Amino acid sequence: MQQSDFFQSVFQVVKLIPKGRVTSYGAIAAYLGTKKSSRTVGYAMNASHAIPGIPAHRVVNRNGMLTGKMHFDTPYRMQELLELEGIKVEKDVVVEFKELFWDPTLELEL
DNA sequence: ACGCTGACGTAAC
DNA sequence: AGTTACGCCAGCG
Repeated sequence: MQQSDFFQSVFQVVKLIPKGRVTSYGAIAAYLGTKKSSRTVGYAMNASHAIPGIPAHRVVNRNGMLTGKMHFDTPYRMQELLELEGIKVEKDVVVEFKELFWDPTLELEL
């Protein structure tokens, strides 16, 4: 807790990601209105480990690559979690990423 | 208090 | 088309 509002907003969106779906840091940043701060979104995910209910494994980069897998308990943890949800991961890249992509600005925006 | 770094993304060369 | 540079925000040395 006590994270900046930016972090909280990021966590909020990540928690809303449906199972079996993925999103990108930039998409979250864009939803928050600061698409240029996509870096900070990823940084927020780094702090998400302290908060339960944050499926950080569902958040990948714009390329669909599991860039943050190394920050998990184990490097394969992220890929395994994704596969458990039905998301196929090959070479650290989400298969059919664009089809599994869940854009908050597209689903949450009014 | 200042500066570098980092789970990204876009623009420029 | 591949590589380099910059912006953004927060944490840490």
